[in-house]
Amino acid sequence: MSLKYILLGVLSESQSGYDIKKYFENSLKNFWNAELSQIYPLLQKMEKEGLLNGTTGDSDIGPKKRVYGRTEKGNSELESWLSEGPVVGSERIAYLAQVFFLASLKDKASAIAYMQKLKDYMAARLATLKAVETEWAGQDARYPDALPDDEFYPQLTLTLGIARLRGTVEWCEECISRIQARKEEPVEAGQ
Amino acid sequence: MSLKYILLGVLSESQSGYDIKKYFENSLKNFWNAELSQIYPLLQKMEKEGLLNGTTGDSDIGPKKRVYGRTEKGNSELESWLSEGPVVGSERIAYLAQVFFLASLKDKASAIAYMQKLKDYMAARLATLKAVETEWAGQDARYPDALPDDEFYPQLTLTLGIARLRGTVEWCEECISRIQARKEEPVEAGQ
DNA sequence: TGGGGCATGTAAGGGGTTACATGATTGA
DNA sequence: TCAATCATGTAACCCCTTACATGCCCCA
Repeated sequence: MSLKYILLGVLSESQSGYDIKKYFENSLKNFWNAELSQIYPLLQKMEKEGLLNGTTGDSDIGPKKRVYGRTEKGNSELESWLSEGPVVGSERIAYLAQVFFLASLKDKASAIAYMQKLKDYMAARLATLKAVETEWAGQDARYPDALPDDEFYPQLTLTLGIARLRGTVEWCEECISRIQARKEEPVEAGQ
Repeated sequence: MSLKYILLGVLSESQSGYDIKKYFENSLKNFWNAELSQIYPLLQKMEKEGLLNGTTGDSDIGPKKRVYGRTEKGNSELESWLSEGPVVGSERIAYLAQVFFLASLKDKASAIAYMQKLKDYMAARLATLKAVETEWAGQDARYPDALPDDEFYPQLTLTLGIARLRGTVEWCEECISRIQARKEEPVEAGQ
């Protein structure tokens, strides 16, 4: 039920479904994603509910576009979502489930290989987020604390993203050392 | 598609669906959850696929129980899941989406109130995880690095859980200070 | 002329939540 | 006797992913 509010949030500036998808790719991807096949029908539904109004056609050159904007009702719906406090719980992190069961791999080497792959992935994501931060800081002298509200709050989420990835990479390294330091458990003979 | 493998992982010791649900509540909840209405049908399906075998009735006293165990095929299915490397991507964190759009709240005070609630929630979760760690360490002298494999790897996930929550609480505090230090933006008159 | 990006959509199916249904056992 | 816990399940619904369908425009 969160996507509805995220669309409301994105539509502080009027956009088409296609534009919104690009916005997901560029900015929101780190904590949310949505496919066009989910966005288009939801925009229609939200227009019927009076949260958005859409206007077709006034495109520059390309094919006909449908651009949506928030209505007053949409504004207050978004505000009440935020006012009701943090939406938490039910995070599903598949790779942590895998780590939890790594004992099912036969030897330490496989477990270490797993953790190494995880570290590489997290390090790569960290690098891209750091690059985003560097570029942003270079392009806007107000970065980070003098940014206008609609950029300052997104910047907060970038900060957490970087801190978490940094922490996760460090944790992977720590895991690898700790696994390496352990004695190989003797495999039970017979059954 | 991960729940299937998580059930395989949990069933290194034979258990009923009901027992598995309790296991989720106690141990896995921090990175995965599943309801009984999801567990029961999936266990049946996995038995039909030959990944599990179930035996009914041999309960102590309570009502008839159906206890499942992993087959050889189930073992290798679990191993190949782990061997294929980390399952990553598509994490959805609703509260980060909310922070991203906090500019839609009219004043700084509301944003600070939001962050404070988030911090309280995270601090409470951190406290429970720390308590788990303290008790575990007190009950087993092998904690943490001399634990047997099937407890050592779960301990690694506990470590990350604690580190992340600690980081998140600190981030919330930092956000509150940074928001407080900002000048209140003048609301545009008229529009 | 053919591929790639722009642009909007529908259909099918998997995963997950909430609600409902049933019944036995245990303890207050 | 009544509520709580144990125990297993079905049904309806929502969210999301993958695949498919359509058509325009631009550039090589």
